[in-house]
Amino acid sequence: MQIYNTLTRSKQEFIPLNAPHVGLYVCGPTVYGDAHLGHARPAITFDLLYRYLTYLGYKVRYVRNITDVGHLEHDADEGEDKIAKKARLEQLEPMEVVQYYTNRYHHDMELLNVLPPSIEPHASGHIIEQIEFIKKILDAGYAYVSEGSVYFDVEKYAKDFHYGKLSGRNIEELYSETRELDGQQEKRHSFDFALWKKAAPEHIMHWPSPWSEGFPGWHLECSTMGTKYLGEQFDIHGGGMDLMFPHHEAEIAQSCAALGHDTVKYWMHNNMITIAGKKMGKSYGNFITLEQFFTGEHPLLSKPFSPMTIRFFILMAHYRSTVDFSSEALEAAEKGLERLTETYQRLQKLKPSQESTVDVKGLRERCIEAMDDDLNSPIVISHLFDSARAINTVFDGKETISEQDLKELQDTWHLFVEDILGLKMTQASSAVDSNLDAYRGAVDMLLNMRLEAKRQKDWTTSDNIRNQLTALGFNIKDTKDGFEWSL
RNA sequence: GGUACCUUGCCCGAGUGGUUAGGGACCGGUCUGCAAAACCGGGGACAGCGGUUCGAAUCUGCUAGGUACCUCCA
Repeated sequence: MQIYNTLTRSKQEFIPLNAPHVGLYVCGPTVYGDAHLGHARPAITFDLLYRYLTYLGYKVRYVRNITDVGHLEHDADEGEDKIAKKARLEQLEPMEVVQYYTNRYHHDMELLNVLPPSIEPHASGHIIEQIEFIKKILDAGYAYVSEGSVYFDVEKYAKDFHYGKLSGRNIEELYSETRELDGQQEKRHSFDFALWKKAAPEHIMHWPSPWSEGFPGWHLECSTMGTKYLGEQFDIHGGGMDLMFPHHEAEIAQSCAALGHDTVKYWMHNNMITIAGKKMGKSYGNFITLEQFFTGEHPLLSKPFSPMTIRFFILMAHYRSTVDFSSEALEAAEKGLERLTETYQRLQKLKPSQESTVDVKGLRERCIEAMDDDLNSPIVISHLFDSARAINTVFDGKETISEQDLKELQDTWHLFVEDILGLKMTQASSAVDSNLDAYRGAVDMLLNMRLEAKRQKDWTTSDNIRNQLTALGFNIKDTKDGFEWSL
């Protein structure tokens, strides 16, 4: 399988360090607000990767962190911890805020059918490890203590290692790009970043350390937790493109400084979701939360969109391309998904014949080929649509399919649609199965009555049943020898 | 200002130096008591201007427009 590695800016053959084991680390959310569409992108992208690697037979340990400390608000290191700020505003315990948004994040992810990671470490739960990590960097001589805070010495590091190799930045540029230094006198250079930050008196979240009562720097948690759970060297590190610099660059620097070598073999970055051509993000305030999509409560949304529509919409574009959101584009995705879903259901009911008159061979191979090419989900989907045409033709009775071909098609569709793309094709939950059966039986009964009326050319009764069901929100479709319905 | 990237048909969105991506919308047809669905067919495209080439949307140069990162951000 080929993976695009940001480090080399090229596609590379994926070779695990310790096959069949694969270590995958992805930057998770900062839990101080509801997840928006932008958060769904990496979650779904790396869910796809996780699912595909698993399908390939790898034993994947997937670590996705929860950031609940250390992110500073405004003006670099002068600000207030984001979570603390939110807590102050809402009069809540910081950990209460963390728990609240973590729960909501999990709920959204579950709706999107994003599999939970193997380990979901919290930054706040790894303060000790982070302190130990800082000590290593200090011992190696790549950090300095100033006024109770510890800063990473980028200049020193850049003499011994390549600082900027991920983002393509070089230290000379950083010198010239020095911004307003407001209150950053503690640091030797503006581009030095905090490993440990002394807490201001009003700061609620803080922990004891050898240097001060304070909190860890933002970039540190990923270095610490990544190496803790996946080892000093692991296979893949993922995240949004906007994290490339400074976050991931700093992470590389910290790990190299502490351990003397790189930790990550493949860096993968998903592109942004845009809205009217502009990045959807917190800073622009132009984001739409996932819940708003699900309820349709947002001025830019024409209607509610199901989680699977959102998932499909994201999978219809390659993960390294920007994807421009619009209600219109979502509606198109919704219709496409509907078509796919209907075809999937028909495929389950198809009757095999002696031989196939349609060519359905090679679907699995083509889909695998697309996935092997840096997770090209749009191509997989296009193959499925091609296949859908053949399936529908058989369904219409215009062509036939052999039992063997049918089985292969059913298996392949199940594999790619449900297992790999992660598109849920049925909403039935087992808890209400008996209720559902009764209700389905009732609708079937009505439609069978309609069928009988049709047979007797009693169009009045027939149309009456259909119209009333339609008014209730049912979708009735006549087929060759019966009917189909959906809500 | 620095760095990187993008510009594909009405819309979304893939892709390769030479042959139809796919989806949505639209138009025509088949099927059907009607409707819906499905199937078949259709039109239209590679920002602009040069260069390399037998041939470029695909490589290269310039121009125009846009975006991202450089600060919290998925």
